[in-house]
Amino acid sequence: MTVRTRIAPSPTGDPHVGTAYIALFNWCFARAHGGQFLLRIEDTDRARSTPESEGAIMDALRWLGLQWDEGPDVGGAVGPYRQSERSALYVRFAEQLVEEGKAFRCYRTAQELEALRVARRKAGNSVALKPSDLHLDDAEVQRRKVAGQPCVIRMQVPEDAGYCVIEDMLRGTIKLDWTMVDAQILLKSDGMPTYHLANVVDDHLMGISHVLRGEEWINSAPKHKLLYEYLGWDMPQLCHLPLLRNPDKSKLSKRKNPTGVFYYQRMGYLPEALVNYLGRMGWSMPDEREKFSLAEMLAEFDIQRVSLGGPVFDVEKLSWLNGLWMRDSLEADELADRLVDWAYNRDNLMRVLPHVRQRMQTLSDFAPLTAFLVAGELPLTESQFDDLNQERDVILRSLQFTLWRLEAQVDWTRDSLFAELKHLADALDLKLKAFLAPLFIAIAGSTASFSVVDAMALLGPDMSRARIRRAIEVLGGVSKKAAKRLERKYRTLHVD
RNA sequence: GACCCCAUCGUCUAGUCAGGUCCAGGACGUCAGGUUUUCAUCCUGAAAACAGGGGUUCGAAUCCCCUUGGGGUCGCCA
Repeated sequence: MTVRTRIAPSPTGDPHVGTAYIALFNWCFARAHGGQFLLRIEDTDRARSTPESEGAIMDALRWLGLQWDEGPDVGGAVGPYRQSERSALYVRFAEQLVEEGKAFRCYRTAQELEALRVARRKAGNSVALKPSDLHLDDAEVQRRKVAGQPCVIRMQVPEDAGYCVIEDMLRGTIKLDWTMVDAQILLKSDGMPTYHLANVVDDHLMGISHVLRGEEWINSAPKHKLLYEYLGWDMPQLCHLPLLRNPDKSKLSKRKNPTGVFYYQRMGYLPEALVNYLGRMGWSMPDEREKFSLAEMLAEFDIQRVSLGGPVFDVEKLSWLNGLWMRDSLEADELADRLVDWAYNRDNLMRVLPHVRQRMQTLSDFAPLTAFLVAGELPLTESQFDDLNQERDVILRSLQFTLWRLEAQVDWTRDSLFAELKHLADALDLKLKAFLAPLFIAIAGSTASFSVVDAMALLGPDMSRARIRRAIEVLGGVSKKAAKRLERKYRTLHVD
């Protein structure tokens, strides 16, 4: 049997290091067994998927050296590799399941579903909605159908207690309770499939032999197993990898940490070092060496060497490793090339120049004016904020509100950033200048700089957020209690 | 809360599947020294862990059970 694995990211935002992590193991597993590694774009969430994000994900994986054998850009025998282009397929299988009585149409409204869940929660334990919970009598179904109400297709699931047995390559036998499994939506009312249907259909049609994915999927494995049975297909081998963690051990999230691959690129990490570091998360070389290339990892790869404790993403160790790569594995001329590629290239200069031209009298003014753009962490001190003549609480509030607002920001352009910040300043009844002052220091290290929204646009979301977080820290941070108070106030502003 | 996963130094881990060679080894970080005109690099050293309790066994970090702790899932997101 040919080993075929895939990475199936959803193009809804910045490429995530977790995606790169899972991709790395899929890449290694496929290559180590002489198989293929595919890229499939799961863009079935029409509200959130963007072509920019898709492009960024491909750039990020390629940057790390995780090239795929088949994918939307390189093609392949079992394409298309973008789920939005395969919708007819999912509809067909969903209809087939309905005809065979293995799925059913559901006209329940969002409000009804919510009420049902509340009722179930109140009554007992599991909130999984079963086919019988969702049932409407024929007359009501007819009425809703005629009224043109939207409907979804849901899968039939066992209603009685009992266990579903899943075999995991690393964890062995896992028994999951059928009572926890709900009548999963397979086809959304917009005609697009959910992950569960699309993933089963595509994995089968694309000949995927092994599914290496995050631990977060364990609980939905019974649905997938059932779907394979319904469709009469063999299920691929499952392997659930541990989740990358924040220092507080929770699942790695952008709310607490920079999670974007490009943040690390911007911070000046080498792709060799980042992929090396990811390879050390939950995995080790037989001789325990810390520094290894992708090729070396591949040569020694054995999925059984994955350890299951969720590894904390430790930037300090990544930095040390990156230093090793820069010192030991790059000649001076290679390093020079890296620096040029990284920041000191013509495109980048052209991007930055419009913002600083007017402020320059000599060429030498350029470096100090723009140093903050290529810096990693700014050397901030508390006293820099003293000159603002604002109460510390006011400064912290401005920064915290800005951070919260920016965590929700999707459209990262100067104009929309400006609009959001202006809106916040107005809501707080602060002059824009006063509101922005602390942000200038957080982002550029000084109030004497070019437009802070332009700077944020150039720095990107992760870096901007990281700097604001850092400034809040330098100012002594926001206590849990204070955060609660601020959050209450923030909500009254209605800025989201 | 229910269900599932997990559990070795602060962090990443080796050792666990095939129990003894482990009063637990390496790495990051920390601390103390040394090399270097400073800093960094580099070198040497130190502190630092088998979550707890029961079993099984001549013998348990390793196998079993319970407890505790952490995490995940419970969406017309993936």
